[in-house]
Amino acid sequence: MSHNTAEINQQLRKSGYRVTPQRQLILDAVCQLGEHVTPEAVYDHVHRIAPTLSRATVYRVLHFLTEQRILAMVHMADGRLAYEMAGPEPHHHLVCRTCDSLLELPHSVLQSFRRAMESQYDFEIDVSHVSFFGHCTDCRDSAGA
Amino acid sequence: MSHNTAEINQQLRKSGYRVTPQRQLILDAVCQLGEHVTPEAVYDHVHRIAPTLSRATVYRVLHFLTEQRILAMVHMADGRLAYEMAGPEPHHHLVCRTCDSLLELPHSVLQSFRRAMESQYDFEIDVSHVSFFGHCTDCRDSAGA
DNA sequence: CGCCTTGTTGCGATAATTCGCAACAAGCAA
DNA sequence: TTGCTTGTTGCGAATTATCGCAACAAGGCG
Repeated sequence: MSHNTAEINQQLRKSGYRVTPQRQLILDAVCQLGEHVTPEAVYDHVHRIAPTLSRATVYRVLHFLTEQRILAMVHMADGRLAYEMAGPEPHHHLVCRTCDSLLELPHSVLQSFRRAMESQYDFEIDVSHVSFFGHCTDCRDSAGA
Repeated sequence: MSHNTAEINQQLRKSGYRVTPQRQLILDAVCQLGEHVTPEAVYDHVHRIAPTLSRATVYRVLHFLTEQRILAMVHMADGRLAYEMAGPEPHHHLVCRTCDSLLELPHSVLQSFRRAMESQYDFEIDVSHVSFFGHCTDCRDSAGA
């Protein structure tokens, strides 16, 4: 797996949380399954390895790892949530409401906007992941609107 | 209620959709209940008036009215969806992940960003509503992070 | 006004997500 | 290593959200 397990475990313990096999399993699963991984996909994956691991735990751990900034939450077009590893260099999505496609956006395009929010509103935008909804080239053309 | 019923009905019929009492009831409910109204709140409200109106219809109509740009979808801090009237002048939210508070953002601050996305990616961001997640002044201070 | 066409709704079944609480186990300390 | 302390998990129930299909009704037409 491509994430630094030891470092993450360290970080969790230092914050007073525990490193459990469930958490490691779920983290590995997200890491392996790639981008915008759904809770159900994670469950299918880990359940094969640890049959007693429950759905509730999957949801709880995904939520937990997101709070710890280890995972990032992704809003899909249908309103459901997915997750992915929160890398040091975040990326963002342009989500097409018509064809559900995801267009990746480099982090740089958000930096100035983020700084503006920080100075004007003293609000720190969590840039681990941001989604914008709208319509892509193809769907704008064919929509005829 | 503060929305122009006649105009909205007109718009729907012109697009080939029907104006049903359920849709009017649900629209009125969102309008009355204010900002970031949850589907459950809408259901509770309309179900008292029309006991046979089902949950499925509430969800379907909220989704439908959002597609028609009559309502706007709002992402809450916990990942759930809420709705509100989509006014002619949209506003956006800074959502605090710690205290769940919503800070309103005037539309103007997004305009330049939107234009940039349009020219660089040919992607039209739906600006009826955008949410940014992060941490507000108070929670950043007290977090001690 | 009453008849069609077909978009919508209701209902019950399913799927997706969260909750409550007792049993469990990670990690610290002796 | 053994024993606590208390964060976590599992399970089953409760909620929340979606689906499939037959019955229904909005609105155009004669």
